[in-house]
Amino acid sequence: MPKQTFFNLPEEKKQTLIEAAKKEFSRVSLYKASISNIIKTSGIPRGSFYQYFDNKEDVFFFLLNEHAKERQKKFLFLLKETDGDIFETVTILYKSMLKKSQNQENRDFFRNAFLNMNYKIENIYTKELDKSHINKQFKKISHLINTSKLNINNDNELFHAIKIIMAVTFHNLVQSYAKEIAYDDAVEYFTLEMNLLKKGLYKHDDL
Amino acid sequence: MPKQTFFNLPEEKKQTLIEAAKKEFSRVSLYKASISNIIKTSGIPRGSFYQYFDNKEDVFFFLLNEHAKERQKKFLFLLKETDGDIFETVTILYKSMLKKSQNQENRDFFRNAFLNMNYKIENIYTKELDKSHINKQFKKISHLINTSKLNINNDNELFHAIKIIMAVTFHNLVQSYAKEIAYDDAVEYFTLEMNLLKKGLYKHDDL
DNA sequence: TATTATAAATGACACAGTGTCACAAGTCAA
DNA sequence: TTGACTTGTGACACTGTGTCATTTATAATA
Repeated sequence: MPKQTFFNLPEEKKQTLIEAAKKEFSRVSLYKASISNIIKTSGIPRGSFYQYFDNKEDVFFFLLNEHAKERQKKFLFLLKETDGDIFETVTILYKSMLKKSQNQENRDFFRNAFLNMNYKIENIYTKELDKSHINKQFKKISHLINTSKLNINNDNELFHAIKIIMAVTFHNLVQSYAKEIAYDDAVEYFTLEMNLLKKGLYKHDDL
Repeated sequence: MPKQTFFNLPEEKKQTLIEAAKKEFSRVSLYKASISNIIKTSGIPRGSFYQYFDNKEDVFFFLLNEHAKERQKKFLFLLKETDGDIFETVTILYKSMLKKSQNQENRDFFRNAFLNMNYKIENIYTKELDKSHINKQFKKISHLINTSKLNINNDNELFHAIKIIMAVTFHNLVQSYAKEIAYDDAVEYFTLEMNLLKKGLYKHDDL
């Protein structure tokens, strides 16, 4: 978190700093972003920067958190709005996020935020399912899959089903590393989620 | 990719370098890892390092790719082994990944690899669903959700259902940023996947 | 208003790490 | 043995970080 001194700053100076930081994080990933650039474009002395923030992560996650807070508020609002329809809520949020990125700077900012490690690693683990590699690799996998048990009508659905399964698997893996979850618990959660995927989240008379 | 000179190296020297790199990337994330440390522990001169690799990312992704290749091979093998049962395949893989991390260095390596940006960002967007915050926030959300349409038996299942939906949403978001997918396409894919989630991936007479 | 205490601003500096380059050392074919 | 090519090496210039002693501003108090 930024220090109190930052929040005490006159609005204008605060805004200048935020703008400069946004610009830098839109230019490159957190990884490559430099404080030197931020203070150069904002014209704020080095020492002052450290009066306000611990380091560049501090600024970055401050900016990101602002977005997250907004989103969270919207999430709760939409849940009420849609009578608790989580699928509709998530869909609206997803679209609004995509819309927001029609603005180039927003787009670059989120892109850099998401892509860093995230994309690179995920890509290595799932690149076989990547649309742009749809070629032999996906076919290699999809031909091996026994679809007789699956509630799937065509190759396209199969493709997305695999994407879902991989996404949930990956997500569980990350969580287990992140939170030092015990092996047995991790397996239990994972199994439960796979079963939910199998049976579906909607009651069948509602489809 | 490492340069040819690296692959030409005598096995022993190559191994020394790999070990030193693994050690460094297990100690800290890619972000904080330093080439200086790698060359210090491996006793290889700075200039030589740059004869073999472009930079630290080059070493890191080389190591990570080795794991990914292995996993990919196992994936295909297991698909055959289980008569194309993707759920069983993924479950076995997931467990083997967890098992592998019982070794401390592996654990630290993957942990650092996964957690960097990935966890931090994902955590911001999903922290309301985080077990450790299961408190008011999750309750706030889950009480808002209309479960009458959902094929869900208790709060625990609801929790995991939400986790799944968020994971798939997040995954789509990342992909859309990563691959510059057109808005309409992104929405189409997303909708398809949400529908798959609703109806379930298994035929119902098979449950 | 003068005095003093407290908070904020500033930029020079020490330090750590990166990537390059000129030169040294090896290898190997003719 | 020579020459052509490949690989090894570490000093060096450069970029960026975080700190700290000092200056400046602010505000409370006598």
